[in-house]
Amino acid sequence: MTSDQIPSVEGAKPLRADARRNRARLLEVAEAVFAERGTGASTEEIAREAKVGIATVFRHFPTKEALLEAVLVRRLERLGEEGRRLAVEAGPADALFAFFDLVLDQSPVKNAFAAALADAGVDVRAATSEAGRALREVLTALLEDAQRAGVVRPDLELPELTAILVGTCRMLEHLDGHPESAKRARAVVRDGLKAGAGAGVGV
Amino acid sequence: MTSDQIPSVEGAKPLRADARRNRARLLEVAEAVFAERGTGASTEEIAREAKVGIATVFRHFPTKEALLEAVLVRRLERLGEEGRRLAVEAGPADALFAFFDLVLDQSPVKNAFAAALADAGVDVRAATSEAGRALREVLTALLEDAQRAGVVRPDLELPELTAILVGTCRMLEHLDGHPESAKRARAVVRDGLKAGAGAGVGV
DNA sequence: CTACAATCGGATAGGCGACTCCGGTTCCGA
DNA sequence: TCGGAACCGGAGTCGCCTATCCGATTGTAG
Repeated sequence: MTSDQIPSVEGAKPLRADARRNRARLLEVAEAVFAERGTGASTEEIAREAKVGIATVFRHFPTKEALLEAVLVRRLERLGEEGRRLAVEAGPADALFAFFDLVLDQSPVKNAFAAALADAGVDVRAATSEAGRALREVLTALLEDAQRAGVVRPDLELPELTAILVGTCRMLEHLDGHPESAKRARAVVRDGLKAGAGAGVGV
Repeated sequence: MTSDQIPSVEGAKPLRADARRNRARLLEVAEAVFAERGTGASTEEIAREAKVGIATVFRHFPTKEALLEAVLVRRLERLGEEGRRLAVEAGPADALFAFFDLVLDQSPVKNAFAAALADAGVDVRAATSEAGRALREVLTALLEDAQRAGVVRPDLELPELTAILVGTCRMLEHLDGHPESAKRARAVVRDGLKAGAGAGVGV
């Protein structure tokens, strides 16, 4: 009552050294475990894999849902960074497709997170608004560049682009172990993105 | 004993009238509930909705997994029938796309079943082999007809076709409530299926 | 109609996973 | 070095869900 010095604005936590290390490792391990065993993996499994007690997990993340959320946000943030990097390194005509390939390569996983959160009743868009907004901005920039370069159908907008990304992830998940089929499936999507409804085809 | 006209080859069950009705209603209700609440819906929920005791559910389907399987098989069977019908009614050049639209329209649901079964460790291909084989045959026929008609890229094969179907379901799930975006997403996939890698574009 | 037998359905076990309690340990300031 | 406080960890609790048992009910044959 007397001393209520709670610096809990949101980031002001002078977390102790070991606590900080454990938190980092938890995120790391959770990402790996969720990727391998699926999002249904138990909290105990993660704790064991991270070599901490189960209480430590719940101390850092009050619910399992919060842990999933944190992992997802981290992944989205990293994707945003990679997207910005690609926007500079690759040309406007290639950056979008390069980003697409990048996402498809490293995330048969991210998909499952979004699905699990949605099942849990979480509004994914709200939960990941910070990282999500940044990622959306990057995607919008990549899309507009590609459209100006004339390599993507001009009527395409952001919502369907993200949906196509997610859906294509699922496609490739389904084709795990069939690389030739996966290659052709990617080609289908890529060509669909290129071919305009009546617009000229780039290739 | 006199009239033992059992039509079933392997499941010789002269099921009683009420039992048969309950079984049918259970399948019906289970399909609806799984569609609405997701495949995580509890067995009790289904029993209540179907107005039967929980024991009745487990009497007809020894595990929850078996129930999911039965519902999925039913759906696949119906899809197979519709596919055969379309193959006759629509021309070879349109049947595949018509079937695609049909599946996409009525199954933001089927997807979840397959995912749930996969999570449960069930080999979906084995579990649904009967209905699955029939459906695969239909799809193959539709695909070959369309390729002969020259409206689908000739390098496309069955595995990626099914994967594209599943992935596109997911896309549209993600675009629920955005009909314009959904329309464009469908157009992207359709154009991708048409445009060959170097082959002439139909439209 | 009567009796038999199969089915029904609520109550009940058994297990699994998310989430807290309390003693022991580790970090940080004086 | 030493004291205190924050953190750690495993045992334990609670609730949910799948799956089973037995009395009540209902369909079917003669």
